[in-house]
Amino acid sequence: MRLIYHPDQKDISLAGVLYALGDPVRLEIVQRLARSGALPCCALSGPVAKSTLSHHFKVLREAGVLFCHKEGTQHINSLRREDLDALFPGLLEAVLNATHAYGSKANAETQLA
Amino acid sequence: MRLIYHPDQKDISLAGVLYALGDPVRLEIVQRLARSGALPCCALSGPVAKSTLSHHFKVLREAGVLFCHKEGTQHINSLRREDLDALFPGLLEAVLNATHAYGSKANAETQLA
DNA sequence: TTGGTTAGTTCGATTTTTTCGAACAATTAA
DNA sequence: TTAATTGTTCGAAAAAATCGAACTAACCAA
Repeated sequence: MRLIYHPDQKDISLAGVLYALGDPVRLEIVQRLARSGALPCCALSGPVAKSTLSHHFKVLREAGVLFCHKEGTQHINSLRREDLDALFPGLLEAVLNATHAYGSKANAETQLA
Repeated sequence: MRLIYHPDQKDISLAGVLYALGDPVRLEIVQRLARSGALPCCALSGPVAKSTLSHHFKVLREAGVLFCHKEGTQHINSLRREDLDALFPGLLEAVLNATHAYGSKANAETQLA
């Protein structure tokens, strides 16, 4: 992969962001990123194959939810908080509060390690 | 269809709600319901087939986003605001504010009439 | 340089989901 | 009854998700 695509803020759509968040694995990725600030893909493992996890990060990135840059052999991901807050005020906060409150009863089959 | 399934509040998941909202047609249905209070499916028409629209309402209903009851030949739909606000405070508000602010540049191909 | 390790993407096949139009069912009204 | 309206269900076609295997890129160590 030569260059990593990120949409401009103006090209981020609400439906696209909600779609990206509307998957248990991707939602957990976002929750983790919110807590950790930044993470490489390899910090997560779980019930999904490596290629599927890579796909999930791509969906989140192309929807404008996260930013990704290379650092050595890793791809470091972080939330695009400022862009998301500017476009959809309160959305990310509501999602993260909810995931935090209900994270403990998340479906075990979607749990990432 | 004999009885119309609606999940209990406790069975509504954040990922499920976000998934349901993460489609342009369904997002617009929710936006309309928020403005109108209640609507039958037939109040909407657009680029999607009747059966597809029916499917979208089913997805929203089974995710816990809307409530549906029969009235004569129509199915009247309304948002489950109280349940959603109780489970995910601020989420619906953020989504509706965002859709309102950016509705004017929604993709024309997803526009419902 | 060579070889090995780690991190992640791409590819092809399989499975799942979405979409459509046609047919069907339920209710109302003439 | 017949027709009209509203919406669901069905089967097929199109689109998207998932997986494992193969691949690329960067790094490290001998």
